[in-house]
This record gives sequence, structure tokens and C-alpha cells, in this order.
Amino acid sequence: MARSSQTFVAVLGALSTGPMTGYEVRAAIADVLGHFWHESFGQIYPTLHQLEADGYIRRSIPGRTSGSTFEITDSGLELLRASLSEPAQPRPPRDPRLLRLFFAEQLGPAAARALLAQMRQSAQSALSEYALIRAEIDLAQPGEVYRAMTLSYGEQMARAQLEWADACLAELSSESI
Amino acid sequence: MARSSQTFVAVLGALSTGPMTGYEVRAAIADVLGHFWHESFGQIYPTLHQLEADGYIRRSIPGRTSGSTFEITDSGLELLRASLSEPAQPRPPRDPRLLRLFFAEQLGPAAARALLAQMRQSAQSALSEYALIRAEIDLAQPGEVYRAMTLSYGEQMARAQLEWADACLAELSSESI
DNA sequence: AGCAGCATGTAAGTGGTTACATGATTGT
DNA sequence: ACAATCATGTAACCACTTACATGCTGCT
Repeated sequence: MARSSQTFVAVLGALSTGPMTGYEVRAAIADVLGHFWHESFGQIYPTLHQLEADGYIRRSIPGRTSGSTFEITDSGLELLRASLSEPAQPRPPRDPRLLRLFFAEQLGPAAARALLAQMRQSAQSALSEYALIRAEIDLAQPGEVYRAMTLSYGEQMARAQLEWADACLAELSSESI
Repeated sequence: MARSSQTFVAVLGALSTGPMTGYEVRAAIADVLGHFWHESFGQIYPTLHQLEADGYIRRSIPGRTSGSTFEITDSGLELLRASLSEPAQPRPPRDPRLLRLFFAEQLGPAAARALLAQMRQSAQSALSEYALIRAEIDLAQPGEVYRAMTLSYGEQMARAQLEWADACLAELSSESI
């Protein structure tokens, strides 16, 4: 269990909050971790099988394959804690929008403006998504400290992107009067 | 040339600034696009062969395999421009540090603090790296508008991360007096 | 002579997405 | 009865990394 694939961490993490079907695991990851994590079914189901085979999770109804929920076992919790304490750095960045912006000389200022507008837009819609989430969990009981932190991370990043895009757009229009 | 792999875009982009060996293409990408893009040799060399076979780039000394530089052809420039104008969204996010932070309840506040400190640290070192780069290109002639924009993007993000990490650390220590 | 850095490549493996196929359950 | 959504899976493919192997050039 050396480096890389963190899928099982996300899955175990999800199951650490309660029993779920594979489908629900995916929904939980998409809903709750959605702004900084992603898993597809093609990853989740094999991972569930592997974790089950290794005894880190078990089915509520051992025989049935459809509709039975998975729950984390003691050794699963142990594995989760061990994995969480291992250091992990994000993989090398690859932002195709910045790549396009960098070489925007090839296309001219109109294309650059369009790109920036698009990035601005996506930051803004991210922000309003976060606002919705915040409205929901602020009403719930606290103890969600860490969840609030990851959410505010998203907000900060989106805000910074918005400001950056605006500054760039301003620069571009002031240049080409 | 439907979706996905943007490696050839980065390679063509690099070669659009002048002829280079494969080795130099890699160095150029690492040095100049480094804070938002990454390619390994295992990607670059096959891509160069493919682009050459398709006539998008050519060798300065057709026979020699080692030491001869590649230069972009007219159709290569065309392909670059076409690719740059195609829309592209970044792939789904996957930040293992946020994943760890989110489930930090499993490890306790000390681990969370360590994680935040580490993220703070990496943001700070990114910032000082950008400062170095900026010192170099501000002295050069302007016309580097887009390069400056991608650089300031990195700076803004790093600054936002720094502030966020500080705020989180403050929150954690005020909580556990 | 020997080392550092330039230069080129490939094979194996991993991590992940996509597309497809199937069927159960619930609501209208 | 039909549609939507819940639910599970797999095979093919893609993008990318890693590790390895090789040799050249220039410096000291």
C-alpha cells in the first residue's frame, strides 16, 4: 500500500460516517467532497470489492449483491487512520485553461478575454454552489469544523480566481483602447 | 483529435517559441509553465515522434536522432492555434491534503494542525519561487502580458492558501485553549 | 580518466475515465 | 405501463509515471 491511489481512503472515509451502498458512497463523495475530490463508479466498485476481500469493510447482508450496504470494520478504521496520517502531496498541476492563456498571443486579445471571462464565470458559479452548501451545514450542529475548513478553502480559492480574472480583464481592456 | 491529452499542445507551444531538442522542450515546460503544467520524458518523446510523423514539426538535421532540434511547421502552428481555441476544462480536482483535513476528526487536532502547517509552508515556498521568476521577467522587455497573468494567477492562489491556512490555524488554537 | 550534465528512448505498470450492459424499485 | 432513479458491474481504453537502459559532450 505504498504510494498513490487514494480512492480507498475516500471510500473508507465515506463509510466511516455510516453504512452505505456503493451507489451512495459515490453520491456522498460527489456531494460532500465534490469540490476537492472525485470518484467514478469504475473506481468505486472494484475498490469496494478489494476492501471487502481484505476485511476492511463488510456487507450488512453477506449474500446479497444488490442493495446491501457496506460498513467499515475495525481494521478498516485502523487502515483509514493509518492512511490519513501518511503524508501526501497533490499531483503535478495541469490546468489547460492557463495553458491556453499562456499561449494566447497566438490567438489575440479577444480569445484571451473570452478565456478569462470563462474562468471568471466558473469561479462565480463555484462560489454560489458553496453558498448553498454553507446555508445547509451552518444550520446543522457544529463539530463540522474540518468540513467548514475545506469549504472555506474552496471559497477562498474561488474568490481569488474571481479577483484575478477581473484584474486581468481590466488590464486587457485598458491596454487596447 | 477529440478530447483529452493536451501534451501535444504544450509541446507545440514550447516549439512555437523557437527550435529545441526534446530535452530542452522538457526543460522549457518545467521552467516556464512549471507552476501550472507538467510533462515527463515518457510523454514528451513519443509525442514528438507522433508530431513529426504527422508533419507538425520537423528536425533541423533530418537524419540525426541525437542533438538535432525540432522546429514547428506551418501546419503545426495551425494545429496549435486550433487546439488553443478549443474549449478545455480542468480535470476533476483531487487534493489529498484536503481529503486528509476533511477526515481529520479521525486523527485529532494535532494532526490537523500539522497538515495545515504543511500546506501553509508549501504555499509560502511557491510564493518565493514566483518572486524569483518575477524578478527575472520584469527586467526583460514587456509583451509578456500573458506570462505575467499566469504567474500572478499562481501568486494569487498561493496567497489565498496562505491566508486560509493561517485562519484555520488560528481557529484551531483558539478552540483548544 | 572520470564525472556531470545533455540527450534519447522504451517497457511495464498504475490510476482513472468512458461506455456499455443489466436489472430492481418507486412513483405516476 | 412507463419513466426515473437506484443499483451494480465490467471491458476497453487513455494518460501518465517510473524505472531502466544507453550514449554523447565538455570540463577538470
